[in-house]
Amino acid sequence: MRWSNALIPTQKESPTDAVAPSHILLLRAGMIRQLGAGAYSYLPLGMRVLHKAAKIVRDEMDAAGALELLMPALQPVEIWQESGRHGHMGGILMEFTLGADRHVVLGPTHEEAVTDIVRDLIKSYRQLPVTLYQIQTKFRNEPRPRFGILRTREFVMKDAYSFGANLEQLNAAYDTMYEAYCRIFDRCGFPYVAVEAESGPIGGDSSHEFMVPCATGEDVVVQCVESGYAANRERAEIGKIAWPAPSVADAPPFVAVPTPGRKTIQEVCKFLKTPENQTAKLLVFLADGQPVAALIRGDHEANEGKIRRAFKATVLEPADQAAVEKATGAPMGFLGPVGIKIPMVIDQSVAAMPAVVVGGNAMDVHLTGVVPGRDFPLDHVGDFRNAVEGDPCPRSGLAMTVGQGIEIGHVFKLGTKYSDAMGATFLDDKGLSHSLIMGCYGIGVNRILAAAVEASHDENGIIWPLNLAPYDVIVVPLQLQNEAVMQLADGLAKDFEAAGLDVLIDDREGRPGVKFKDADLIGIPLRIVIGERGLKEGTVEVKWRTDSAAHNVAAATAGETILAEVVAAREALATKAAERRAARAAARSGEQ
RNA sequence: CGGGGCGUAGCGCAGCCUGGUAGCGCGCCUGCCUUGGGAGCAGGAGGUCGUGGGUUCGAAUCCCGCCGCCCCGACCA
Repeated sequence: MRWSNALIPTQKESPTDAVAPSHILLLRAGMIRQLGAGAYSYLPLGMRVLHKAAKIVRDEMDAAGALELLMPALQPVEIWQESGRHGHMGGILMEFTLGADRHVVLGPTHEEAVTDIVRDLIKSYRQLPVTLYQIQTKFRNEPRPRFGILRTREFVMKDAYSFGANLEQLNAAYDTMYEAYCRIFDRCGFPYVAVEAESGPIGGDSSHEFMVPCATGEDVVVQCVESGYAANRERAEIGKIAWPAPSVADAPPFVAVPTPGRKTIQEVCKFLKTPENQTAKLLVFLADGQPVAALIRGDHEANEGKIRRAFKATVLEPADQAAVEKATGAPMGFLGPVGIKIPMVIDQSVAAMPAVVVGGNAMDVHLTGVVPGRDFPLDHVGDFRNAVEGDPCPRSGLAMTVGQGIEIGHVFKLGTKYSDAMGATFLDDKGLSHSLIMGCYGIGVNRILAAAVEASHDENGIIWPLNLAPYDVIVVPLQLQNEAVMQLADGLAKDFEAAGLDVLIDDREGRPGVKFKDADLIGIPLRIVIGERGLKEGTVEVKWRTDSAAHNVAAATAGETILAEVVAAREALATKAAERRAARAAARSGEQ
């Protein structure tokens, strides 16, 4: 491809709107263009990357035995009513009416559509297990699209759905998809980590998210380097924190102090000149409608999932002011554990404090010097908060780290939620009817682009991984009017293309600096510069985007020399991927 | 949905306070010149100043409404 025909509108300056590195660089490199909030066009260069990402995904899905199909984005609302999800999608469902009364939705995901197919077409255990997948555009009315293509209202997703006759088949499909995801992200060259995520109805380790660590990521990942434990903060467990028996003997009794108008932890701490980690907050929730409380250290965040499970509730929601006062008799902002009547769980970090500042359960009063175990009972102590940096790992007990990440994939054991709701059943070998057991597996294909740029760029631009780059090599002739230069450039380009490489020739008029800057910006892995100066010495210049310096090779044999370098680079990638596969296999057999 | 910010040429911005011919840089077109890290000179094209109303002899500028976009937060089956 010649640059002069390629529509690559690079820009020197970035729009002020863009904040995230991936957003800035994809715009500046002429790969994407915004049409509206959360709606982006993929320009030819960006489209090539999207295709490469999709091809890797498709290759590995096919290799894993999944069958590709294509389902419509436009769906009748009835299947959503049937599954029970209509009205429970938190406003992300895009719905409208066609004509007078045909009510339709744009699919945010396809459990309903695929279950509708399978309930009619799969009736026998002989047809199982089966995994179906598609690469297709999803629509979600995100309340706040952001960071360029990282979170959009319309995006390309690979979604796969497995159907099995029993748990063994589900687990096998899950493991197969998990391994396929690892291979996909290895091929993308990502420094990803698979983390435990909020689990579904089956429990256990039935859900994993694949994260690429980066500061722009919207998810928080908790990890232990020693044990390999990694989890989404929503899910991450915290190891045991010991708490001593209360030293009733030498501790003075607690004191009620006036704290007029100080409701938040920050206000109280500032007023009493107390650090936040010496206070505790009592949070009141409705667990399936019943008021319950959780006592969390002032500087910590409650984890609603952990609290919900502690009360064995299906739904846990924060109580509003009226419900709080009705349940505790105390005003919001001055709640505390002393004398509280409703069921209460206590985070282990609070139990471990010798004395604590808490609300006084009366207007404008807080209590100081409250001793856990003496002034309120430590009956239900446990792990009820989000992990923070340095918390002990649940496996090794060593300090864990906390970092941000971009979620690029998610594997999930669904069970029979949709097959039950929509009547997707099969007959077993005894003629008995059962619900199909499902799993679902998603990859955000455009997020692969965003994650790649976030994880791999420098001050000059994008550094595409070899397998995602829109072109493998850019050939840069410096003097267009010099025949020897142009002949060599065209000849090399032909050689590379014949060897199966994607080649871009920068045939634009203009000074070398412009071409070098653009080549760096759009992030092509390999740059070949052909100029009069080098030709005099009989050399052309080779520079890898990942290297800081260029090197010269003999012009006469440049084609084969450079192709050998490409082959070596690809082999190095493949070797690395193979090592990772072997490490995973070893870890799996170690577990058994 | 709450808080904050911004809408003037493809991109980055000035002009607005104090109303009076719409400007600068980049990019684009023509020519000259230059050619190993975003050169230089000359000439040119391109804007209903987000939108609707109001005030005024006159509105990019002042007032009111609406729309759009970005950031923080809430939300994220």
